[in-house]
Amino acid sequence: MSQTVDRALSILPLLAEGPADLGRVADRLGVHKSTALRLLRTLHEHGLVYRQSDQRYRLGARLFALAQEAVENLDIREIAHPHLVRLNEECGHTVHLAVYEENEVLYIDKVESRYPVRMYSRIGKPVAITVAAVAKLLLADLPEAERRALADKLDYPLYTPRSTPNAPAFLKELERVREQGWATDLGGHEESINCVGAPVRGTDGRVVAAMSVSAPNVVVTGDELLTLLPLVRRTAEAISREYSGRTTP
Amino acid sequence: MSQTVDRALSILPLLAEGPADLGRVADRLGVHKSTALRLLRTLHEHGLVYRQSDQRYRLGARLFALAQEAVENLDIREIAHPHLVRLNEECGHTVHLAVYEENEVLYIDKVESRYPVRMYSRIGKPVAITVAAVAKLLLADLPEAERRALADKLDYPLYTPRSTPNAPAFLKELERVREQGWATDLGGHEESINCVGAPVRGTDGRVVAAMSVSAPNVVVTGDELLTLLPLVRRTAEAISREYSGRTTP
DNA sequence: AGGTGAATTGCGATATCTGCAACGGTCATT
DNA sequence: AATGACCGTTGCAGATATCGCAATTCACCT
Repeated sequence: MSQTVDRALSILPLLAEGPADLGRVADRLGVHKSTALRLLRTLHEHGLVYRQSDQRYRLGARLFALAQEAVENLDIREIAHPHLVRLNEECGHTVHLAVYEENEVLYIDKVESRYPVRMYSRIGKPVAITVAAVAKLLLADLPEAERRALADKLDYPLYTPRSTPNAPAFLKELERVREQGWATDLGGHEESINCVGAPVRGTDGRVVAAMSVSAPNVVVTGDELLTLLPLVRRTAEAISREYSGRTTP
Repeated sequence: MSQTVDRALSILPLLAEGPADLGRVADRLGVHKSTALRLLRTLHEHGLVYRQSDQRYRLGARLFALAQEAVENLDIREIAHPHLVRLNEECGHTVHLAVYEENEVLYIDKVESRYPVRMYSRIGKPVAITVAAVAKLLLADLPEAERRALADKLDYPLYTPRSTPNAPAFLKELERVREQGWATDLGGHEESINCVGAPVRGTDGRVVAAMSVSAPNVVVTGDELLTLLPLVRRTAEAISREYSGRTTP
């Protein structure tokens, strides 16, 4: 592993906390100011950090552009998108698509609800991994050992009284999800919001992505939302079929 | 500038185009495969690149998370958001907020239209800089020399017959925007979409951000949209006032 | 099995990076 | 107005981390 690059990259999460000046960056990195300066310069040339008018550094614009381009080039996303739109047209609610990667689950696509009350979420935002329906679907498919290890490492924030409280409960829930082939989040993240989700599978049957439909209680009750389950599963299966007949995962 | 870091960072835009294997990365970088490998490894450890099951590399999850955190930490965005929401509630159309940074203009916030017909755009996506109302507002405030230099460097794609055709026309338009203190895009980007925008200013009067309201012809005509101008300007001024009484830009 | 293609590892030469110390600019203080 | 403190910046020489090579391992296909 390259030391220089390692140091340079360590600057990014540091700046994600908020703008910092040269001295602060050097201190946090444990290197001389001149060293930090050169690293920051290089990051700057690539547009990854931006120098604001007060000379402090913060994360730069190209970072967004990169993330943007990357997310648009994911083949699952490309294939799934029209299906998500159609589902949204049929049920009217917010539709999400998410993938698992290196201990994180993140939304890679979203079709907004047609109802005025909307759920807060954003593409690229890490998902509330212990409660979201899509997270359960993706984690349920991990190899036993990895699943267990991950469950132990996670925090279990009590967003609501219905949030998954701890690792054993989470593992049990994952087991259930694994067997039934679909998942829900009934007020586990936000008190008044429910979700139903289903997995997208690749050729080999492994789960490559997960999708869900979300709606607030004021629009439909949890039970009503569950009636959409067959539709959600059919959509997920349609995406799976199309994805399996295509490019390498 | 650091060579190693420079090379490592050059990998990112390369992967943004799509997944690539080690050999391809090494070739594009013009270095030996072993070198490319070590760089990729380092990027991997920081979560910036991900290794998919076919061993090819693509951009990783942490990149999205970083971009996400970065955008949420912009103070202008935080201050402006409630104002944008209120404006959206009053007029129903899509509202955008954008900033200028290093030769790019990009959306940093968006409140979606309440009408079923929506405009395509996404937070983090670079704006069509030669035609968008927000871009005109931001560039019009640059120092003369910089504005001129930038105008020369830009491409002027003809999205529609009403797109800004070349640098002189653009500079003239910027001059006008500068004087009148607001800007429009009437079908310059997409034939059927119009926008009206106004600048957000900091304490010193410099433009720090720009906002706009966009709507397709099928919902309101360009003239009707113009009647919203006073409301848009009032909103921009309200944001400016609140922003001026705050943290350093 | 054999063979191709790719990724990976160990190693020595050397280009690259590091930390120091001195410089220059800016802002606040007296 | 002058002084001083602070921060960012630059040039340099020594230290060392990096580079490319060549050999090895691995996986896949014929």
